[in-house]
Amino acid sequence: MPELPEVETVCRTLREPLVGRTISAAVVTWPRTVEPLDPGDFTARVSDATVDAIERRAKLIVARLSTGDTLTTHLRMTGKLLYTRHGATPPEEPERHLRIAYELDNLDMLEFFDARKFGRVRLHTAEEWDDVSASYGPEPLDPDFTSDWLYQRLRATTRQIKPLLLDQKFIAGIGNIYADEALFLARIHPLKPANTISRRKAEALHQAIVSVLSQAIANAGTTLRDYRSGSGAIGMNKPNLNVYGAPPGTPCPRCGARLKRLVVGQRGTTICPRCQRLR
DNA sequence: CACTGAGCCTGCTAGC
DNA sequence: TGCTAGCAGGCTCAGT
Repeated sequence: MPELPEVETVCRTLREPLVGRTISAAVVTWPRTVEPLDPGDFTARVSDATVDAIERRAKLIVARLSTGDTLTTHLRMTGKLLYTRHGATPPEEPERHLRIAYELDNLDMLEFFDARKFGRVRLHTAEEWDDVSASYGPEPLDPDFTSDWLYQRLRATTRQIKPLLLDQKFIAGIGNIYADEALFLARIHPLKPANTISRRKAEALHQAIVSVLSQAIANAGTTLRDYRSGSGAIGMNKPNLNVYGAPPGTPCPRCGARLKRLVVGQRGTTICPRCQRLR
């Protein structure tokens, strides 16, 4: 599941080949991918647009277009945005998973594959994009995400800490993998009400979030099964995971107790019951 | 406000 | 071996 580090890696791998290129044509093969636009409108609005910049906001791959529109791609679970040079071997993806194909002015291709069809590609006007961007919480790797900010915000809500970390309006870019990893490192139980977390623990959580995300970016993301960068490469961060995806009963890498699996906010969650106490 | 559940989807796998 | 039921999960929306 692509989260902040994976999306950041996709942006970094797409930036060099894509910036400065003009989209000469686009084909939408699964209309819901571009909702609420219909495929004809989408195609018309991206055709002949030049990519001025590639940025990341939360889990969105953001392409600034010369038309003033902002093109965003959300990979959700199984989306892949793959760049292929003209004449190079095409991606090893089943053709039936192709949802959008963009042809560029140099005949290179940018293709959006998505097995489960959850991914979304949208076009926003400048004003719309400002609103969308403002609806997200702070970027955890930006300087305005401080431990003091986190502590003050935790104090203001009774919500359980894990669903709170997954709330993109609270903090942008964290998903199931890095929420579990950060809570494990900070030794916080995922069900703990936010307003009962001490200043000390909030500092630990802040540090854990930053280090877990930075490390994953340094390793080009975590590939469990589907994730690929813009060039089709897998991520190398999986060996750094402490708890996510570990079968119940696996020894805790820190204390040796048996890891436990629970469901929090309808999501699979792995914790060490000894390191992460509710009280 | 906090939380729950349904819906969107299909590939994979556990269990028969 | 072959089949099927159920799980996985980010996000949105409706309901309690």
